[in-house]
Amino acid sequence: MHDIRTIRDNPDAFDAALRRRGADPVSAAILSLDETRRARIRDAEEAQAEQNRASKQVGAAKAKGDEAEFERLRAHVADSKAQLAAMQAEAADLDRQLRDLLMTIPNLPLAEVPDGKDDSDNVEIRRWGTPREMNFTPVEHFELPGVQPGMDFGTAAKLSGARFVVLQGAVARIHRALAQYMIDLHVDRHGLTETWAPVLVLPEMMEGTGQLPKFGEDSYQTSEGWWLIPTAEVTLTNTVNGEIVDAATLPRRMVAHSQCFRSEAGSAGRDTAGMLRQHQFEKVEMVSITAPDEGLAEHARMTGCAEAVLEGLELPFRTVVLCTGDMGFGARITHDIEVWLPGQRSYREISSVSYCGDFQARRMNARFRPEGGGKPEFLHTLNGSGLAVGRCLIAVLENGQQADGTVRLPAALHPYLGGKSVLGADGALG
RNA sequence: GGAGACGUGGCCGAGUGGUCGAAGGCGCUCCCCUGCUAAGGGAGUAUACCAGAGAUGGUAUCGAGGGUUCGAAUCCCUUCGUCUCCGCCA
Repeated sequence: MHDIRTIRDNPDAFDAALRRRGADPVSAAILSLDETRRARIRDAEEAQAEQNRASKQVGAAKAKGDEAEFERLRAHVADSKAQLAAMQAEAADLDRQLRDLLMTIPNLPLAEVPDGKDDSDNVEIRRWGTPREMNFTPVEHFELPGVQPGMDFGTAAKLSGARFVVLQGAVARIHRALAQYMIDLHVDRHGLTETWAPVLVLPEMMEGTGQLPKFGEDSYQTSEGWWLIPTAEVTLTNTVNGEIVDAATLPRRMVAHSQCFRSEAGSAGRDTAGMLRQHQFEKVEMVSITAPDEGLAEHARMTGCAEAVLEGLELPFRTVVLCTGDMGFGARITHDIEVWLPGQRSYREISSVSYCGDFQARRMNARFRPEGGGKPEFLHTLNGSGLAVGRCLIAVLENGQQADGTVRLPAALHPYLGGKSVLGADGALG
């Protein structure tokens, strides 16, 4: 959410920044609403102040035992009650309207974010590793002979419908090993705090990180009102919701391995084969809560943490800066990491690392007390996948495939696989 | 799920209808005193919004929401959370 004051101070710059994202200008509507809102608040508060003064006089008369005066004043104040209530209701309604409007406006891109319309305008900033030469035609993960026994879309469809998968045997174990490897890497080498949190959250938490109110159709809500998190960003970031944290505890770096749930509304027909795009998947998610001046450096660090996962797994990748038109709602700048998928002969997104500035913190009312006291300030928040586990499984399987149908597994995973290093064509680890 | 108790400022803890944003203590900040890492004295110490250049003033907030009342931290209702006992359970 944006600070109404920055919009007041420089509405043109605000609209110009929105235009870069392809969004319509809104400052005129906001300022007009803000103006009437403030006028009505002023009216209501003045009326309330008058009412409070009058009430004290009533109390004073009562204390003096002047019953006639007491009764006269009491009746007088009682008369103006309804009018006061109406003024207050109007002010509250305008206040709510402004907040509702502000809650639907996306974050503004940083100056260094490239302008663009869609993912074709993203800018590559780094490339690591070289796709392996294969003297055969690589296949997609679900076509591998060793994978087919352990990746069962038919049974999943029976259980749950389309876009689900059942994993069994070696494939299930590799999937689990990947998550373990990632968590250990982030905890032991990167110093993040391992965290386990609910996957069901209250609607306010989804508002805090920006999934609501605009993108409710992308997630699932239970009949009891809870939302299923589309990413652990929601829970990790909202740990500071409503808090004033001690500056000495910053930066707070967290990592969680969680189930994620996405309705994939609007993705009909996209990536329907294999387990690239599922309604339920696992992700290892990183979140950092920082002071304002640490945010950008933390963004670089977090991107490095995500890249380290792929380097450790010997998977070629490239890192891009998303252009203004491809960025998510809450981001000021986003790095996407795309892993090489030989079966698709293309780089596909496996991580997205975003710096949100104080955008989410304002929605959450999450602040910190500066060192040495002073007024609380809004925190800055960052989130990044580290990484999407299912997609990483795909990448490991496709990049390790060999002519005989077996899959060589990266050394980093061996300790998590009982020392085994190959997925055989028969679906067994060897 | 049933019964009961409780929810006050950074913390502890008073306060059961009026001048209470809220005693007192602790903690913290500043000043004074003090020749030694102590003690003492004084002042200050919530958040948001509105108005104002500022000083400052106004409004709201005693888990949350609603109600009664001229007036509520104090009364009523609802709700959330915590604790205790019982039941159930991965």
